[in-house]
Amino acid sequence: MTSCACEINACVLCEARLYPGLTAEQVCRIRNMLIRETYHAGDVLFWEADAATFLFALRDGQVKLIRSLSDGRQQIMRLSIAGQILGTEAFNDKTYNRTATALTEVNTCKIRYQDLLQVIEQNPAVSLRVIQALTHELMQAETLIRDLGLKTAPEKVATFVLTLLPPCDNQTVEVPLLLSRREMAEMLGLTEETVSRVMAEFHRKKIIETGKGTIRLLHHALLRSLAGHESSMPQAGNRNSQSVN
Amino acid sequence: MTSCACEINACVLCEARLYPGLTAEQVCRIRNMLIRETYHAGDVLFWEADAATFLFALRDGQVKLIRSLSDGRQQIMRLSIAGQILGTEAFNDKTYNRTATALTEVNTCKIRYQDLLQVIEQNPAVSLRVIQALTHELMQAETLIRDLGLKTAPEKVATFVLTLLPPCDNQTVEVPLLLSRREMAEMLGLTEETVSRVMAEFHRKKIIETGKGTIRLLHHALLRSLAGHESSMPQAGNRNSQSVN
DNA sequence: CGCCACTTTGAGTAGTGTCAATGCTGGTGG
DNA sequence: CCACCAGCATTGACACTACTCAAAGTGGCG
Repeated sequence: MTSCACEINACVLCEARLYPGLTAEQVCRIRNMLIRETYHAGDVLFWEADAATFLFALRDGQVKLIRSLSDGRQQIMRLSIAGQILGTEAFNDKTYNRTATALTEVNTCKIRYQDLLQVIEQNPAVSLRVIQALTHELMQAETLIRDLGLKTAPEKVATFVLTLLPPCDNQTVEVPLLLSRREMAEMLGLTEETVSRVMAEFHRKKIIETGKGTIRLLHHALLRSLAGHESSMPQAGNRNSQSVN
Repeated sequence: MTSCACEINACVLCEARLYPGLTAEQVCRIRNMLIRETYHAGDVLFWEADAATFLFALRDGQVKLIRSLSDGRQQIMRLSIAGQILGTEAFNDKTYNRTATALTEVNTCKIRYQDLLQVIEQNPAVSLRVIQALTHELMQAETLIRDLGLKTAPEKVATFVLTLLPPCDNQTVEVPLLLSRREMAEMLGLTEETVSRVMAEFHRKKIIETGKGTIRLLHHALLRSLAGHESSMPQAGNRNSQSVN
């Protein structure tokens, strides 16, 4: 039996071999479908509009996903981290809809779509994991939609800085910042000058300090309040979801 | 055998009974999990932050999905039409993340999450359909992200008007418009006044005419060019997606 | 008829974008 | 070693888009 291309739990695809319903033969077949690759910072995993043949699972590192307009304007869709899957668009389309660029050294497992369909056919646990990964991506995407549509420049920047923290963390002070001002702007629907000015303003107010490649958070609470309160449905309204049958 | 709650092909869930691998008994069990409901325009299918127990399949009609900030600002995530599924967020979370409101008379099939997990377990064809539906939602969401982040007010409005058309249609002249100016604004990250002004400007330029509840498109080509060109990756760049192994 | 929600239009302004100049840093090559 | 260069970040001056506030018009419905 050949060794599995991919060993860690963070890889969605690899969980195929953990599913109890599979025979040794099936496990072996799945292992052989996986292709492991390494990319350097700046390398492109796949290009928008290219033919989509592989689905990628990120094992390690960080990747940015962008879409662009023909005049060169480009928008960062999200930053992808270990455990997430990339290239899911090909479940419906024949081409990638985003360009995926490595921000750091990156390790991936990839699998051909047609192979993946086989795995899904045989292995409901894998499809559930894929469904959960997609749902998570979708929620992240919709959070960005809300922020792009509703928030002001300072709110957007504060929100972004907070996403650099592990969730529910009020301790951490210094976090790495992999994006340039331009990339932050491309993510937040702003210009690099505006991002720079807002960051300078936060610095003046002693909310953050900026080193090269890192940000120090000096005042979590204030930053959170600047980020704009996160929903929780204020409107009492008439909550009658009448169903007629 | 009880009759199926839901007959039309547009319902993702109902395709369960089309899957050839199921026994008559299994089909019967799945049928009994489905609950059919009707809502009137303005009714709420589910509220943001409520406990998520059901997944909905839209059989008929149109629904808007919104998320809000605690100060009342709200953003329309997307408009959902027949054949799409709603409430997918509960695959990961325990609560809905959006409020779903009927824009028209709406027919749905709904199913409990725990029941759906059983169906997926037994029926790979259903999970594939769910995966494709989620991927489609995600692509739609990312198109909105791009437009919110990159486009100007006139580009946004033009883009929105074009989405009212069936895809690749250069013929249709009159299309229904279910959204108010306020709702269009909530979808495009603008104010209702700005939307109104842009629409008036388009009218003056004889690109559209606005009746109540409908829009007449007088100049498809111009509208498309105003909408901003749709990607297609202009940058030649060095397309070396080096992989190191 | 009068009320209410929706839409349109105007005037003034705040917030971002644009353009341009400067400074900083790291890398390259003489 | 230093000079030079390219990319990134910062800052300023200015322009302009889109927002705010306000008023008036429109249409449906009790």
